[in-house]
Amino acid sequence: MVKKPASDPTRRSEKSRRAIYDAALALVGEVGYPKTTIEGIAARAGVGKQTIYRWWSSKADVLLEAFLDLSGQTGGETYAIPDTGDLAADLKAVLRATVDELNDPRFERPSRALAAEGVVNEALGREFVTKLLDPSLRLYVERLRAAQAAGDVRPEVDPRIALELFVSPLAQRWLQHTAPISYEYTDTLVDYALHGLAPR
Amino acid sequence: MVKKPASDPTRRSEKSRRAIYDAALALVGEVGYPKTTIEGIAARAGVGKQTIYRWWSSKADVLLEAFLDLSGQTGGETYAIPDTGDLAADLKAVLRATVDELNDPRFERPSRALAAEGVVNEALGREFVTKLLDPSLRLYVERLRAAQAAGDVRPEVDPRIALELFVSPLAQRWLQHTAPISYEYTDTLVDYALHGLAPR
Amino acid sequence: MVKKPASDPTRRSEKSRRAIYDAALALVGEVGYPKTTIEGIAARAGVGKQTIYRWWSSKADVLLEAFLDLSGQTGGETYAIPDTGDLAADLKAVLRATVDELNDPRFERPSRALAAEGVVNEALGREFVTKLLDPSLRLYVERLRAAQAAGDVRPEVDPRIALELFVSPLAQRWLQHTAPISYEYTDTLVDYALHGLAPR
Amino acid sequence: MVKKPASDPTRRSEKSRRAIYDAALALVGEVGYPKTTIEGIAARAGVGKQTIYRWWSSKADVLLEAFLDLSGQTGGETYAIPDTGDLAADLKAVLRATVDELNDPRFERPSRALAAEGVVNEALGREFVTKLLDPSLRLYVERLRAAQAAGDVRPEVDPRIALELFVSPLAQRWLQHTAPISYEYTDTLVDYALHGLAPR
DNA sequence: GGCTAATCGAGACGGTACGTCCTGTCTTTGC
DNA sequence: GCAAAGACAGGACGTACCGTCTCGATTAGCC
Repeated sequence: MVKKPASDPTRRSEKSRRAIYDAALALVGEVGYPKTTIEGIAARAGVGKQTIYRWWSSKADVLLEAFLDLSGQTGGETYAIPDTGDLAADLKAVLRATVDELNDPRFERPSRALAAEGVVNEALGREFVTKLLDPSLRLYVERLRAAQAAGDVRPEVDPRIALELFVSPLAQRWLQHTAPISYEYTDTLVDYALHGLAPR
Repeated sequence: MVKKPASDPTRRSEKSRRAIYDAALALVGEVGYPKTTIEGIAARAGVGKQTIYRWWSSKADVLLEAFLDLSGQTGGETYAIPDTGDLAADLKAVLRATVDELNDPRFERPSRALAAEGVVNEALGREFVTKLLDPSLRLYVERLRAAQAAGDVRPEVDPRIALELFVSPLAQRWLQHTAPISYEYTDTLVDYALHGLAPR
Repeated sequence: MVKKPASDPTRRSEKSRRAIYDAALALVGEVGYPKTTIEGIAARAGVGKQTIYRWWSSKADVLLEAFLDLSGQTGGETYAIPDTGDLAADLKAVLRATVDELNDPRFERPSRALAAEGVVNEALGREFVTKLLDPSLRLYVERLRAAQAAGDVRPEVDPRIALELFVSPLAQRWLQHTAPISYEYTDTLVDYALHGLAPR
Repeated sequence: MVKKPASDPTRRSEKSRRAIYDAALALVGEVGYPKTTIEGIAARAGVGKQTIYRWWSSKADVLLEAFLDLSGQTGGETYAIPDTGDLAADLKAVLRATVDELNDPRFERPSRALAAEGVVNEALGREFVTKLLDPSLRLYVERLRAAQAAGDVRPEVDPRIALELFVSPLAQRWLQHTAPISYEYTDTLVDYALHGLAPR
């Protein structure tokens, strides 16, 4: 998130920032990302355009921070994945929650907007990954490590790659509309990933 | 690919269509998708703007058809995945080829542009999936079915889901810049997917 | 009215010509001259654009001919100014009729459109004058010559100029909206013109 | 001159206004009114199109103000008609000057353009008359009143109408290209107007 | 009465300009 | 002494017409 270096951040108006976040998220939700304009955000926030240009470098940048802020308040602490001892059950539970979140219209439009921008704009994409995606994935890494310690996952498996076996399919179906997502589907993913496709 | 229903397609100028495809792909490659404009495509193609608006409904639509056309000539027939009897080896070979293709700059910019647009524009996304993604994925389905017949994959596994275990992680890494992609990585994916994470 | 030289006029469709005249006059009356387009005329007349371009060289040209045609059927023969022996009365009567005509909405829009085009487009202006204005003015010349023969107008007066003393003021008021026109006004013009401004 | 009501005129850029006036007059002079476009004016003036649309409602409006501005600087004060005691001589002198002005190519194109627009666009026509024509005509009214006081014009004559006897014919010949204009012609007009057509 | 050539309706084409919207910068003004 | 308000140069949008150019399908009128 390329910050404009000038401008003294201590003088910054907190009220304006909040208004801008709210306006940005509301507009993306209402009219979609491409029709959301900086002028529109400024007008809706009751703010001068310059106030936006002073602190952010692009529309995507505003939206990313707004979304970060939103996640900060809501999902907030990104608590850990439960560890009941049953790895499959734990993963299935978390993925089911993810399915619900992905279908929540409150998050869908801004999430898609940011994801799409990140596909094409590598800098923003990396920011998105670092700030939002990686912290969530790290939880899976931790749970998988615990499973390795418990002997439920082969020790030589790399957890960072392993988690992609069930997370990425879900992500891709949602992102690219390749197929519908359901609890049944994510349950299946977990089973396949844990036990593999080849006969035992 | 929402067709403008009016306009008689038999009167259409083939020369203009080709010029528009070429211009669109060239511009996306040179300046990126957001800076590619319909005016720019028209100017570069030596065509009136109306000729674009007459046959396509949006910039994304032009690019999708241009890309489809390109795939049609190039990759063309979308031949099958080899079947040497060694499933893991076959899959690894194909995924390595995919890694190369994803890194080919000739395809990268337009592919990303279309994928990004598809994330946010469901209609175009579905078109993209139907016309470009599904045909490729079907090849994996076929290979996996052959493997089931040969006893290399458990019979109750759904091949359409199974293929996602190794395809989606690669797709997500590329799309979202979550991590670099390499032959080693895709080889690992195939191994994990075939044998699972749990100890045997 | 520069005719396109090619094209055999004997093969010409009379029906199309009529339809084009009607459409042109109707459109100018309804939406005004600037918003009347050749495409609009063609569409309204149920005619291909080329049929207009084949026979006329411009929108103004179409309208001029349409108007000529209209005048031909209506006012038609351009009969002479009456000669009751009372010059002043005869002129007043004709000018009063002219006032009525200028206020007739059926003629006003196309007349203004043509006059305006003629101001700026000398070729069309001359055509307009030759075909429409001069024939009318010649009637005044004849009546004034008769008056000279009767001793009611000084013999050395040039009738072509003399008529302008009462005709041009009316024309200018109408054309340029400089002031309203009325019977009283034209009567006054005739009186002033015949007897002059200086005391006798 | 329909003003766009919004927009605060105190913030207006004087430099842009001048550049727009200059560009508009130059273009009308060079390529004629119909081929003068708002885009062309903006480009030549080094100005965004919006800056024109913000302050004027049409091409005619721009040109009218530009012309008004030009008249303001040039003819400026519109001094009075001389009063040498010889009414005929004074009028002839002024009309000869008018003939020269009407033939000055510097004024001709924009004047015709405005006059033509005024024929067809009543609002603009009235603006044109009020701002440009009436002030000039008022000078004739004053001179004629002085002549009435001196006993050179009959007291019951309405000067506003009287002046049209020699001004309107000249105007019409120029506007409608009905006949050439010359010193001899305007001299004749004055003689006819002052002494009438009827024998004394 | 059939042939053939021009005219017809239709409308795609390369273009130009429209009037609107937004960008990112710069300036003014009111709180 | 900021920050809202918004004017500015620039440029793309999507639309409307321009005048030219094919297309078949009539429709003449000369053989």
